[in-house]
Amino acid sequence: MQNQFRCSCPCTSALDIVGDKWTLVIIKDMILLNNRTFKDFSESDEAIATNILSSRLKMLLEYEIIRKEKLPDNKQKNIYILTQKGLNLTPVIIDLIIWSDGNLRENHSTLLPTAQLDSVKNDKESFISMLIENYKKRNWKR
Amino acid sequence: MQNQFRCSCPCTSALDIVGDKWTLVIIKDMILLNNRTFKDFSESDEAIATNILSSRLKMLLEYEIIRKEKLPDNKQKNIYILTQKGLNLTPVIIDLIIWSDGNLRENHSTLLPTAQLDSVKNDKESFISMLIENYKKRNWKR
DNA sequence: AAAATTGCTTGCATATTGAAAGTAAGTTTT
DNA sequence: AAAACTTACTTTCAATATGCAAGCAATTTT
Repeated sequence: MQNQFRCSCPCTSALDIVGDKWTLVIIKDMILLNNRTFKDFSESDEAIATNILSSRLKMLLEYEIIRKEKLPDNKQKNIYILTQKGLNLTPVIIDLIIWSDGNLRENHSTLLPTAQLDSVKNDKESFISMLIENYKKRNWKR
Repeated sequence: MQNQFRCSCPCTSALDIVGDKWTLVIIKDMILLNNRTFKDFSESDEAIATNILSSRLKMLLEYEIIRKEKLPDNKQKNIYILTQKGLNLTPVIIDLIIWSDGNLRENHSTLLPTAQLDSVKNDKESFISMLIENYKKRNWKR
């Protein structure tokens, strides 16, 4: 990783890491679809190329946004798990969904409706906490 | 604008538009620094190349995230103004700032502190509304 | 033991980005 | 009214990133 940051603005610096077409898609698929393995990602709707996927997973590991694990009973599969740092991106994902839902329908007629988005908007913070807690229950070992 | 969207997922579709290193930087500089002219953007900290800036402004105009105006007393300057659709991205910008502030300091030692971020976090919705209303007061003609 | 699966890497064509220079129209200065 | 300067771009070209397809080695399943 070479000179990573364009300037000292926090917003721009976040975009130096997650500002591309794929990084947040990968994280979204972890939070919302519980994707965990290389195969899970490479079979996703967005059809990410495996070389791009590979480079993004490496980058996310370097920034400790995800970590890489093995299950005790399988030496082949790698399991990618979001760290707290990665889970802290949940609000960004949710606000992107809300923005699309409310602003992109005229551009994208087949955009999927998001179930119960109104109730999510009414208490965004709790919804985000719930997503994070559920993710941890499913994926973090204690 | 060719085939614009990878799939029908709202999150991915938002990233098909704002998922790059520059688009949200431009919008951030409009909301937080009140950038309005081509020159304002090309002189920003991030030093965007003018060809990229030009292509992004065109794209944002096509999606009606911004509009282009003239001041009555100047035929040279173009003034770029966020529409409601563009202003609706404010939550995403704020989330990115909060994420950087809380999670990126170990990677980026000169990251700027954001004034009163604690109070922003305590009432994010009002802070966002305030930013949007202030922007409109400054830039929307009535 | 053979076949299939998983997690990648490699090669190559195409697209995007980035730096620098150029240009045309409008505005300011002299 | 000319000259100088400013603004808003476009163009050129090199460097980098993306995308597709194929390849491959280490498991795991049949």
